[in-house]
Amino acid sequence: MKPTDITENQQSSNENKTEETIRLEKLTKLKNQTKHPFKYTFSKTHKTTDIHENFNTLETGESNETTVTLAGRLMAKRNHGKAFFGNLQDEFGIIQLYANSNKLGEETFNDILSYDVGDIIGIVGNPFKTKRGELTIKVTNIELLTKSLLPLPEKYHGLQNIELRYRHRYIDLISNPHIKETFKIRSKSISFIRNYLEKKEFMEVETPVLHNIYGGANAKPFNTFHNELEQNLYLRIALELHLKRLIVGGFEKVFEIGRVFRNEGISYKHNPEYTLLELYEAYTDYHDMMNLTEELLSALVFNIHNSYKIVYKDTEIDFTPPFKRIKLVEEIQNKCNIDCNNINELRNKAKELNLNVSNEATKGHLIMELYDSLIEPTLIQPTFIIDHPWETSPLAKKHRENDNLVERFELIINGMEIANAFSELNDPEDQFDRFQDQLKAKEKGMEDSQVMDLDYIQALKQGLPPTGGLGIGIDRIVMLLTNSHSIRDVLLFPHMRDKNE
RNA sequence: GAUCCGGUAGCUCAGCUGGUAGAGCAACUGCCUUUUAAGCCGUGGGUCGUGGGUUCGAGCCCCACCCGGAUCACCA
Repeated sequence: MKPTDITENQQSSNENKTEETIRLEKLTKLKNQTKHPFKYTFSKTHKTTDIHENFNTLETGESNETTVTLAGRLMAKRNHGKAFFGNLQDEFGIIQLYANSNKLGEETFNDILSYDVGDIIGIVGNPFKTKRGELTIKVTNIELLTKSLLPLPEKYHGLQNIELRYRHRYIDLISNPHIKETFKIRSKSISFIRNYLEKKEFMEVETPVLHNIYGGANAKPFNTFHNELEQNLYLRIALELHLKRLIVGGFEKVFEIGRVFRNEGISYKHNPEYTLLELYEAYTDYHDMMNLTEELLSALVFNIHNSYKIVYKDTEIDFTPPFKRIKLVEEIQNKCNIDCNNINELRNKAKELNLNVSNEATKGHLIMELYDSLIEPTLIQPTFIIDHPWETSPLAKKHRENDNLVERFELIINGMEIANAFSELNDPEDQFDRFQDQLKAKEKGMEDSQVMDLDYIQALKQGLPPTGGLGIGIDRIVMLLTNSHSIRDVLLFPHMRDKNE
């Protein structure tokens, strides 16, 4: 479209003109005046926060002669005839701007008046404090860096509509700058974890996202297809099996922080794609993993909050190590007063609680059902729940003292599973049998059962040293650290159902 | 998947027992040289989520559907 097309109807009337149309007309005018409305660079000397830090000591009415340049988004305009006040927002904060016609000259002053809330501008000026004591930049020069064509949400309430906040996160970030804090904490947490593990000589690796065979967890995968190879592929549901292949290969400490994809329900704690930390360390077992988890998470919490205690939903959660450790089966026995070796007692208890259990459910499945409904939701403070039934843990090694159990733990906080770890099963024959059991379960309709991975079996035959493995849900940890009550609040772009607009 | 709540101007929200669709902010005219949710005068702006139905008449009542939220279920 030629710019003139837009200006043709330019009249003083605003009938039926949307705000976008009005701004487009301004844009065209600028282009016609060869005032380029989309600049290439701007060099700034200060952030808004620098101004507050460096010049806050000014007396009311006092000026400082230092010339400063800043850039950001114009968030509010207050015109007073020949004077102008505005708010400039950058990534870090807000600073007030002041300009007057005398000092700036009429042309530049009129330029300022023509700017819209939302425009990106660069300014030159010097700091002073107004009569009312607000630190402000007296503008000596100003230029438009990017014209914004769409209005922003209401200045006082910001964008409140949850759906719009998720669908248009960029508006949310502009309009509700405090939510940036959540994502800064997320970034800082991941960075902390990475540094922490590197200090312990873990090596960060990257393994494939596209899998021929999905594995490492009980979950439904997303399917995709490689056109050239004419091959069905899956998006990974876990990092596990490839990382353990690397331990076979001789790396002794590896980790990956990666996105995994699970084709399942969405809830306040489930998003179809989420970020998982998995690490594996040769010559260790799940006890070592428990110590590592405790140490890592408490250090992380302390790093972010300068305390081991955080508040989540009005409840104080205390990450001071050591965390509580509870044996899963013992806990069920105590709580239900039943014999966990007796499948009938388990089944009756499950029925009594109206849990829908299939006829194929084993003792292990029943125990886990009871655990999920009776125990997990009650664990608010960080708690290791340990030694799971073997049937529901096909990649974990049998417990050294009890054949019915595996050496596994989950870390539960606020009723959410945060971490999952085990002494990795490294007996290829046992692993093969477990995969067979999974296949049988799948045939019986347990959709999420794992599939046979013969290459992984081959890797185990080559020899996997005794290894401890750990997975931590990054999103859920960030939920706790930021007091976010939905996983969508810690994802910049949470998955939303398609909406025809 | 079930139940409940919500979807009205760009944004935040009112809208009673069914009777011509409202406010604030934002926008547009004008005034205003230290305001700050600036102020004052005036103006424009609506497919009331979508589609049916009931009714003389529907934002409001009924049905179906779409999107979101909460709770529950699912996620062995």
